[in-house]
Amino acid sequence: MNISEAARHAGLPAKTIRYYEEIGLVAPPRDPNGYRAFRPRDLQALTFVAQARSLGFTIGDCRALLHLYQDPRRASADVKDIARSHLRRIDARLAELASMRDTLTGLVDACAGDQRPDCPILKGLAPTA
Amino acid sequence: MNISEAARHAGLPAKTIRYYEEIGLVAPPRDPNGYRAFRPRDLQALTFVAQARSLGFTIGDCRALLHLYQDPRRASADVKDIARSHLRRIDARLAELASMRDTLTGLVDACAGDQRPDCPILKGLAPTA
DNA sequence: CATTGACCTTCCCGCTGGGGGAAGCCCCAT
DNA sequence: ATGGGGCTTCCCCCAGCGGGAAGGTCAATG
Repeated sequence: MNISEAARHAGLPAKTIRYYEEIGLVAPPRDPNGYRAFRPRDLQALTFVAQARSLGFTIGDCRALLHLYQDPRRASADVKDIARSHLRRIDARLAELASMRDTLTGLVDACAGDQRPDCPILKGLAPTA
Repeated sequence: MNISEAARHAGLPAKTIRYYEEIGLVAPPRDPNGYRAFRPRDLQALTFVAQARSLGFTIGDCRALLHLYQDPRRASADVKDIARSHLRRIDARLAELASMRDTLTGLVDACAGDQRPDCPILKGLAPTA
């Protein structure tokens, strides 16, 4: 199977698949003409990584998860550890974004948004001192 | 005022300030010895940008906001437009992260996290087909 | 007066996760 | 044989800086 079909299958751009090969997430063999020949397990790995990426896992996490996925003697504890620490990162990011949203919402609501220069948003961003 | 003092004042690393100068957010004059000499208004601009960055505005947004900040004939509507579209990006990102968190939480809760290889997290990431 | 140590400068490479596009094969259909 | 698609490698580009090398400067000390 050629790269464009693999791309459709995994829901990833061909460029991304070449990148994943470059960083060693997948290693499809080559046809005599140099074309990548994706096997079922290559597709499986690509789809797995695509899913993990869509949940926000970093490439490093994806690599670790993929190794565990491909190791029948894995311990589910190792998987869970990765997922939980990713969850903590997500929660931290959520809190950060929620705080930004609250501050911004307050400023936006206070701003008239007309032709006058007076602006509570700019005042909120200006040095307090 | 030298860069390290300006950095303390604005709450930014010196590296970041040099970068901001490079991309034209601030333009401190130089002392005869080549050192940057930050004026009060340079500090004001740096602090302004630091605040905006801490609310998640991109550098592009910061540049636009800074221009408005420095223009006494601005219209607050222009400021509000930038802030509102940033707010939309934040809300979109929040929704995305919340969705990831929900999915991940479900998977993590279902995983025993022991020495056995059976793992609902990996199953959730595996190709459904 | 020389030296030390803390500044400052520029420069270049690195990170994440790819995207854009050029130059050049390859394969199939007409 | 020629056209149009696919495939390949290659290299540069993005945000938003961080690390660290190589070298100039400054103030205080011995």
